[in-house]
Amino acid sequence: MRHGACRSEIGIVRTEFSDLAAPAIAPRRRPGVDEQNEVLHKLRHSTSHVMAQAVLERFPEAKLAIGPAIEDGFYYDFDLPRALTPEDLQAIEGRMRELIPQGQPFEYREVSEAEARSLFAGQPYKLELIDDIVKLGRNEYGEADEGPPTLSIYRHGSFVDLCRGPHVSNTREINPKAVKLLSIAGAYWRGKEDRPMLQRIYGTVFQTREGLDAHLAKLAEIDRRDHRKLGKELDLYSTHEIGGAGLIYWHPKGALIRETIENFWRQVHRKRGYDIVYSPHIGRVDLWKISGHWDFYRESMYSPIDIDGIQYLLKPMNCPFAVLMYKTRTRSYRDLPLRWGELGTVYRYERSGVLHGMLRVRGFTQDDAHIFCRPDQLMNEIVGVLDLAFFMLRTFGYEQFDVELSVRDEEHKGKFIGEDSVWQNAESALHEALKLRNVPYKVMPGEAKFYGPAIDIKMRDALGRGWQGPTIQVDFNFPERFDLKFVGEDGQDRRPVMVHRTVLGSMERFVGGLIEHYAGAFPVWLAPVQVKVIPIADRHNDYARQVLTRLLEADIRAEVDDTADRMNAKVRKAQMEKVPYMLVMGDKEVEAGTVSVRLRSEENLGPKPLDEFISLVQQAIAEKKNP
RNA sequence: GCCCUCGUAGCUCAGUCGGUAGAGCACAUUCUUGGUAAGAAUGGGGUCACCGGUUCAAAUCCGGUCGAGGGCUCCA
Repeated sequence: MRHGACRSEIGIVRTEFSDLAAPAIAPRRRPGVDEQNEVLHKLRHSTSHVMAQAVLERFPEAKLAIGPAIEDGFYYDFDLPRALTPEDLQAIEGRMRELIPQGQPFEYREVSEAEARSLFAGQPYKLELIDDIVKLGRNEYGEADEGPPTLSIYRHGSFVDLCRGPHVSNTREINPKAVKLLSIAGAYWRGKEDRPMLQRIYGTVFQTREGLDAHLAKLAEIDRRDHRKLGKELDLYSTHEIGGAGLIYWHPKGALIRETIENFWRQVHRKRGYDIVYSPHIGRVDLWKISGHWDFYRESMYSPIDIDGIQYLLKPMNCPFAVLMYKTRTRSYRDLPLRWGELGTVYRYERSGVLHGMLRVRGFTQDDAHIFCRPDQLMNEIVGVLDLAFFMLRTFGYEQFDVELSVRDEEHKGKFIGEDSVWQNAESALHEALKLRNVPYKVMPGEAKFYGPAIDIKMRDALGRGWQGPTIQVDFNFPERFDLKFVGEDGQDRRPVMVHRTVLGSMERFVGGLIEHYAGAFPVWLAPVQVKVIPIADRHNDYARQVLTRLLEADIRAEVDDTADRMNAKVRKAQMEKVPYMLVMGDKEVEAGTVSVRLRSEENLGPKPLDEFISLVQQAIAEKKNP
């Protein structure tokens, strides 16, 4: 008999326990798994058991940890005598295809603690889980469960696992052709760094081969859109070993995209009552001591720089500088709100293993802003930021959002700074703002920052993936620490409220996300090269340059390809550069004074007068649309 | 930071059993002046990431460092 333990379903007590009646329990880090599709969830969970069975056959001494279904698949964690190889993965997958048709029924049974301990005597991780279930009445997430603890096992064939289920009734319900093991990865036992490092096998299964193929096609599409790959191919950015990890070099074309975004950002902010400021990149350590970063954020900050015996820190955040500017004069209630936007470049220490292209870096430019306002203005300010945020994101083609409101936890008030009344005011301001704009949102109790409640917006990209977007944080801490004041109507000093917010997040992460969202085919207004002018033969080069001049005069970003390549090759190159418009010109066009328009979509619009083409492009730019 | 994998020409990659390197693309030159996704020939280009070790001999084996990738943990 072989033993294992699976993660998500262990020993949870329900009175009438059966697979069908079993409540849907989503693993914490990947929510929404089985809410929509319990069938797939059961299938995946069951397949993870079959995988564990195959692993145990290959490594009888394996220690099993947990093996839940997750979004898009499943995994199982093992403690093995040696590192797994891709060959192991193949062999395990092959063995699974043999085990599945054996038609082994899944059998559920509740067991006593003593029986559980003897069944899993050689399985330390399992025993630890039993301990927690029995002694603490907690599941594997450390969450308390209702009712008396119950231990349950699932058996199929030679494999027994400590498990709450649910499972399919028989392995035959799994389609062996729709099973695929995907990758091997390291994972800490229970996700804790001080616990042993286990080997995790990720896999997936669908009801049909077609379902699996569609999923694999999506994975290939994700790969195709990878911003690191496209960033190199499109010559947008680079990183350099000799330059240091996690630092982005923006090449001319990437810089042009960024510049376009930043110009748009400034324009939008000014229209909405923001002023734009700049602040230094370093500041004395004393500043960071007052702000609290020295105590609470030190692990993300770089070592001090000594200047004439005084210690300075590279800034990980822009906010203390905004505060200093606020304090340069006495502020009246009439001056508020002050909205100060800043494209501020910050540097944060990130552990080497988490760095990832443009998405996770050590130096980045936030599209930051700090709003200083009266408590009674807070709601309006939040509404203003929400409107701004959604307007910006929709402009960049994001249409779907998930909004979270992080508030204080009533039971742990001690963790949060500030008066009850101030918190209540702030939290209700955020609720009201979201309601006023009919934004659906999820309340996250206890997830507030220690200095105030926050709204986080995630946007979904073209592939439905979620990206961290705008964040709006109310702050009572800074005004306190820096003793910020404004003079009220009655002449008394009052405490302003501060709002920290970003809309795009950081230029690095946002552009990295945009590359993947658009698969490198940027809408015309963002495309680094908007028009490629393609003369067919050398004798058309002069005409091509005349056309180029006209385009440049019309503020259109254009290039002439006057290389010795054939026209076909020039078209191909422009296609691969994902240039929205190609203008092909030969004898006919020179004669007629026209340009032949080919779109990136491969649509051929045929010859057009140049003026007509220019207004076409200008319109596409103005509307921020694709051709 | 931790586990696993990887680092060969500007890019994408071959390189068997240890015997001091190859292709395609790109680039340069020449020929070709071609109507909507690759015209042809010739040529230049590598301290095989870096440091050290084993060996008569290291791209290849071993150790370390740096960097990258898949994860864990953490975040804009």
